[in-house]
Amino acid sequence: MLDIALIRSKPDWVKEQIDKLNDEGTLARIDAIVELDARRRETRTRVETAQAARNRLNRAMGMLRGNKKMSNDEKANRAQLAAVALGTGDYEGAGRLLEGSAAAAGDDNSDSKTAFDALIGELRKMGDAIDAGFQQIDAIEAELQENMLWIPNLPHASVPVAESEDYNIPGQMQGDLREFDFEPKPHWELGPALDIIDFERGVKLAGSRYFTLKGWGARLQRALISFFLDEARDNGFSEVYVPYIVHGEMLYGASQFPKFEDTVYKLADEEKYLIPTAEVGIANLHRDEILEEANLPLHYVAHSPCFRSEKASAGRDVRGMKRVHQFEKVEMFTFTTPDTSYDELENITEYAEKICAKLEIPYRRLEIVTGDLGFSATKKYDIEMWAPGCGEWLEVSSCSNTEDFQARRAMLRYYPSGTRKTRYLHTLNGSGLATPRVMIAIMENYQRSDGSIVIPDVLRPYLGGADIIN
RNA sequence: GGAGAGGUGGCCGAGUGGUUUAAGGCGAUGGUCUUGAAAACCAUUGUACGGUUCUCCGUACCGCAGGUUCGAAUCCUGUCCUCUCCGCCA
Repeated sequence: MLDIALIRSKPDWVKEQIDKLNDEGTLARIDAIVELDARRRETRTRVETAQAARNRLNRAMGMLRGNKKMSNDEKANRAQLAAVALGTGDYEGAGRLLEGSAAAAGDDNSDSKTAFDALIGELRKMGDAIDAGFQQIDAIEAELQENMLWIPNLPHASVPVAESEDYNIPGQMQGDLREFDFEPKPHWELGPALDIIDFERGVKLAGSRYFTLKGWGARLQRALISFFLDEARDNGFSEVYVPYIVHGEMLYGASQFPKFEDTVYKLADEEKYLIPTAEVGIANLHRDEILEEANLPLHYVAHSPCFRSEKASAGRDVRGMKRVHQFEKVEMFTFTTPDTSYDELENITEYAEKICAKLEIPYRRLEIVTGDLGFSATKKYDIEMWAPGCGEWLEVSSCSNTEDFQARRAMLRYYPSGTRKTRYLHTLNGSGLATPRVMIAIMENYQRSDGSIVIPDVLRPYLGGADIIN
């Protein structure tokens, strides 16, 4: 979520930034937000002032009733006069009468019950108006919040401005392309031939875009997960294990909701959801907490299955296991201070690249342009591996700085050293890495003419020393 | 799943519908004292939003959401969570 104060003070500048994102439809929300924000503050000031008067009068009436030093006649007289004052809108005068700081002139000998009934009647009228005011505020704030939740994060000044993913800027390829003396095959041929991927039985169990792994295929995936976690740990990330089913609020916190609500699987009997990434769990670990700057940054890593309905990608990448409903991923996540978050983005991206290098698969870094930034990132790099079988670059990692965008939603804060004034954290996430596409890249890069696959050196310790799958 | 008990500040823990503007304690921070430390004593002590603009003022928050009332931490309803016992289970 953006800072409402930023929108309030520089609405036109915010619109210019959003315009770079090629995100149609949200510009109009900025005008709505500015208007709602003004109305909200005006209404809140008015209603809260009335509420302050009401609180004072209620308290004063209670104290008057319980005052043992005052005669019943004087109490009744004061209540009666206060009721009259309230009828004319004189809260201050009524307050002083009830608190005893104003003399109760005259003595009309009112009956005690009648006097207090009149006073209570006036207070009730006041209360009704205030309740209506608070309802108005609730309605305005709900509408404001709804609009705010749909506004994407703004791009960092260093992000190249371009309208779509077609203009993302690829970096230099790292590593060497394999030279094949045969036509390299795609993984959807290699896998079934070696009987390590079984697409048909995945479909039988759960439908299209599901797959099963068998034998060395299943072991290879498990080896990758362990390798990724160990690498992250060596880079200073602490491993956590998070629930795969979470409350809806967590998805708002990680900024999946409301925009991507239909990409997430919901449980039938509960208001809970299957996570689309471990990021959801980690991002909310410190929800509603206030951390100390001395303990920052915090680096976490978690492995989890990821569940994605892929409704928006119908018809794309249907072949093989490049785009599936369930896959395994290791996710790195960093909580840090605003002044270090861009350094941390470079770090997390370099860690992801280091893993690619260790697997000895050609890869490159893609600098993401404004039109492809997505909803929550201010700056993003993708890491792609080359897959010679299907002849394309596969995104195996995506590393983003969201600055305080998630932090505002999930209330992730810290006390800067030496102060007690809270500030929002900056959060970063990066895959490290996602298994199906890495498996594709391994199979297609390490294949041999006889259809067997060489196991990358770094994975052999995780596979009992085996060096080949055949 | 069944029965019972309970959710109050960073922690513990009081709290008969109205001087509760949440007691008291612990912890933390600052100060006094001390060669230094401890002890003792004094002071301060949450979050969000709004107003003000460097200092205060106001509103809300006692798990969450409703309700009753002039007024709710306190009464009522629902709900979530925790604990104990039983059942089931890896």
